[in-house]
Amino acid sequence: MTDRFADKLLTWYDQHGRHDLPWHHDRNAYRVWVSEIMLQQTQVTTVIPYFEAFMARFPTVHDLANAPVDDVLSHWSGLGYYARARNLHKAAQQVVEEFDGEFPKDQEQLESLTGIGRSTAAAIIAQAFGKRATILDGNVKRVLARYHAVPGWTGQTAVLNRLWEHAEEHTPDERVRDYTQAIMDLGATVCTRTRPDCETCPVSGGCRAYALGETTLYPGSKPKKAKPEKTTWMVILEDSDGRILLERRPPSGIWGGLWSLPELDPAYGPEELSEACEQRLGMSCGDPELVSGFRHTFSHYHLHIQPARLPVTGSTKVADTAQQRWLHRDEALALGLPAPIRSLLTEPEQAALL
DNA sequence: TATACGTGGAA
DNA sequence: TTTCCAAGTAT
Repeated sequence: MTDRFADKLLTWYDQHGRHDLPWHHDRNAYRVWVSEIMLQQTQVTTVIPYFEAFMARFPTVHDLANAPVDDVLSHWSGLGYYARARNLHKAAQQVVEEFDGEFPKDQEQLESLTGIGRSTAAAIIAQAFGKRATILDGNVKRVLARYHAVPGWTGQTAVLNRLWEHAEEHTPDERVRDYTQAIMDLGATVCTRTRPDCETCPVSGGCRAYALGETTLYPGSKPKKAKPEKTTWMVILEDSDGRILLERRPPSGIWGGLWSLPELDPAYGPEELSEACEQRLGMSCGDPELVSGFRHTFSHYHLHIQPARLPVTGSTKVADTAQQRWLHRDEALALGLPAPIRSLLTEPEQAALL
């Protein structure tokens, strides 16, 4: 049941939509799926180079399922939300084992795959299979909150439910693939967060927020909370050959499963770092040299990263393990490192005064 | 239901 | 400089 909203949007899309994104080529469920996961909370321009490199390395779901998880994480390095990469790898194995390598076309079965929720499942159904399904991502939320003047923050269940209802109402039976792309394109290029271009908008005629002259009131803003401040030590343990120690982070939590510098409890004073490192390594370490630290802001807290360099005086006889590796810097950078740690190892560390 | 989870661009 | 938030999901 195609309503006026969808018709106007589709007409606009034919002329002004984005028809040439990388995942629009050689379209199949695997490529659509990977693009949808990468695009979660991540802008198109950020995703494009990652998508190209990922597809070159993992052309099919079988390549992904058979790859070491470290390869997947290294291709995700810098993209953020690393649980997406771990889930993607796991879901690829689910597709191979439970669905014989073919993506299911059923919404419920798609949602049974790790990392695929309601909206992503619908996006795959519409984009890859051309079947009717309703998405509700950040773009659609903003467009519909304005079009129907739905008050409140979209994080509230009641608001979200209303938006899902509106999204379902507008979803057409024909051209669903184009429609889903169209409404996202409208949100990304016309009905933008700030300064929406309502003069260009194909559906401004029916837009309640536009009629009220209050487009920027919708959707309601998120209640703000102060971000906690946290502090941590990151130690650069370097042996006489210029190799540094990398450790794999725990599988869950921030930067889960990524390689990074060893982290020490901020309760240690600078003079206790050597002994703490010796305990962890079983090797003798020299005096720490503090390096200029920096504050890194995450979604919900600030982290003061205080690096310290310590020479390892004995020979580093520790064999490479699943959790620890001694590598030269260029080798370390080939691992899946968190972005701030990557910069720390790339830019020459400056000694800080103590 | 609320919170955890990254990064870079925009304002 | 700081805040906001972008093709959300898992817990």
